[in-house]
Amino acid sequence: MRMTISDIAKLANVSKSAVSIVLNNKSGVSEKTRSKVLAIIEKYNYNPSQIAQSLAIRETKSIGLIIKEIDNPYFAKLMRGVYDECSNLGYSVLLGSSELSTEKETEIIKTLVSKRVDGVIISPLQSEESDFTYLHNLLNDNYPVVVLGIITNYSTNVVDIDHIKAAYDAVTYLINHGHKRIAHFAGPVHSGHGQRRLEGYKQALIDNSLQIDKNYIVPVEPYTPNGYEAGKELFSKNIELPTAVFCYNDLVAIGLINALTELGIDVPNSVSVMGFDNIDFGKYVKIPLTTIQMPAYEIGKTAANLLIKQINNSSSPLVEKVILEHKIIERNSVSQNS
Amino acid sequence: MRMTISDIAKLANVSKSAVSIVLNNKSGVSEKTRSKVLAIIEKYNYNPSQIAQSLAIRETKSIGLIIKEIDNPYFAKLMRGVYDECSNLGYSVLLGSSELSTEKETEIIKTLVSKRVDGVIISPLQSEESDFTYLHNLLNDNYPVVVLGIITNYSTNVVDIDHIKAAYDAVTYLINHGHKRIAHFAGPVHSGHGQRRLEGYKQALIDNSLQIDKNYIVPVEPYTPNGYEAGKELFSKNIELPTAVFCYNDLVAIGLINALTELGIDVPNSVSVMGFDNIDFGKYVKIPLTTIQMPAYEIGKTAANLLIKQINNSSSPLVEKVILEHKIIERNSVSQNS
DNA sequence: CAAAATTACTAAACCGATTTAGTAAATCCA
DNA sequence: TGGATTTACTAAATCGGTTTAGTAATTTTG
Repeated sequence: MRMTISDIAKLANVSKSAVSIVLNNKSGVSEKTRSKVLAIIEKYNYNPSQIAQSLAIRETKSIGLIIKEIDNPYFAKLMRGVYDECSNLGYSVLLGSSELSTEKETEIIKTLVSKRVDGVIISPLQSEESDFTYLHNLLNDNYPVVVLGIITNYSTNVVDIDHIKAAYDAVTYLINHGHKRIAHFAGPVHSGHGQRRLEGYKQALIDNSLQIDKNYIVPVEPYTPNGYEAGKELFSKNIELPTAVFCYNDLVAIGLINALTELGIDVPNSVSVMGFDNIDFGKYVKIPLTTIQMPAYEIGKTAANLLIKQINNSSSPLVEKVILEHKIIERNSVSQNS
Repeated sequence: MRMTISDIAKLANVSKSAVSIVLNNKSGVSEKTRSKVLAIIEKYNYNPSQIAQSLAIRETKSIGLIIKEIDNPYFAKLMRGVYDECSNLGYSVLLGSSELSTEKETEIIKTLVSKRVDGVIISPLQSEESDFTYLHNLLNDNYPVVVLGIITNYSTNVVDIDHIKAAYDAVTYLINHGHKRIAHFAGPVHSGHGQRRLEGYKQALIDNSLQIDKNYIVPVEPYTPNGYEAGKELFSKNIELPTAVFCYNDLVAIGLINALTELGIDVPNSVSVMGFDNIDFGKYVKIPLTTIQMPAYEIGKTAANLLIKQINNSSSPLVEKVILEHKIIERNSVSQNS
């Protein structure tokens, strides 16, 4: 069986307390005993149980990360950000993926809490079913949480960009390129980001005295095939067609471009397409994407940093809201409208 | 403070044992007490500590997953496979990313073991520095492990494809398309997969009586920019140029295609390019990629399933090697050579 | 040099669960 | 009816660490 602290203590002819002291590099033993114990530890390759430790010190040095989808370039980057930061600061990350199910989301949190993670970072679902009871409970328990998005009525730590402003900027960019009929392939209902981006889209139109046309707002699941389908459908309609489309994300934009190309519609000269996220692949796609950069890696990194700061500072539970900068990445999918 | 089993016991006027029995749905208490206890648990939203549980039952219901890079479409898919399966079977996953550093790899394993995961899935680095001591130790401790690749001299569970055969098939496919001068943008040294694919490449040439030309074998880090650089360099050389390139992975292939396009070389008509992995994006790229499909999701899923099977069956530590099928995905980056 | 302070060490309690062994009461059965 | 089982329950030990309180020995200090 695996070595325990008692085994080591016996072998070194000291008490468990002494071994614990050298393990934690505290003072209270002579150099002589310290090295004696260290030698035994080395010799038997003793690796203390973090489980037992955690039970005693009530800390697991693990955090929970709940995203919506693991294989999604945006979340992958974000994950890497939190992983890197956690790694640097000595924390492990327990992975959770809600896969757009509110029940799963709640269940994951329950599991993470039962595993006593020291805190959680969550990219929350925000549909009608979301009652955020779990958040309420976490906050009630004074649990360190950072939310990757804004949930109205809850005072939590936040790391995000200003989606409204970002969408506003994207649409303004299109308007500045002479576009007047601008459609929006909007995010799904369960997405808080989607709602905010839609808001920014509308505001930009209003501020430029452009009509908001319901036909031009089409909600789309945030994947390439859905962008493709929606593109095929919209651009086959017998209505006055848009000259530009602002997409919920790059994945959708790529699907849309594919659809347009198949329909023989030139991108960007007949229709301009704007994405969102700036995933790595946007560069390499048929028509390199003009898009808004979401600093996914930084969001992850910042969130982890903030969370761990809160963990180590649980006395002062002040709430921080970090809004990171977005920017427009100009490539080839948008052109001047004549 | 958070409720403990003792608190619940006191509140329900029973012993801790009784509470434990109802928590674990065992027999030994009357229906009356069971529902009494259940009511208290419900009322106080009691969530038992898996940490304490784990210490007692010596099981954490967590596994460790060690990959090389989190944001890498191949690993992201794979991760999702292991996550899904673990989720279904009631296990959590602790994430580890070695980022191509042997030291990090070893350190991660140490952390995972100290957290007492029930088993680990690893996509191992295989450079000269790798001495696999950690693997040796894990195996010695009779620790359930599944390796995503083949490490010679170690008898471990394996889930992988036959890389030699896959590369052989890819190159044969190029040969069948009339290509005789076929280059290989080979994987990095730290990659076992890379070594095997190179082997398959060579074998295919040999079996078809084609020369192996050292100039045609260029080792490349497995990212798009590296494929691009290597492409620029090779195709600017004053040598007899290849008519086809078999790339270590899709990322490299995409970079290469970009380089070729920039050099004014037509893909696939002047130079054919073959990738490896079949990442989702291969479809949407300028020249849709012809490639070999790595069943990343299935590899992950299978690995998790196998690992958990071994965990629950630790008595019979028989070793399983699962080799999954690959296949050629034909798109537009390869054409007949005239 | 004696009292005070420090150092080196340990026994025992504790963290929050499970499990074993044991007891009293209820039920079975012949 | 009365001994054997079964049922319902609990006290105490245990998992593998940390921490507190205490003791004996050594060092400091005025």
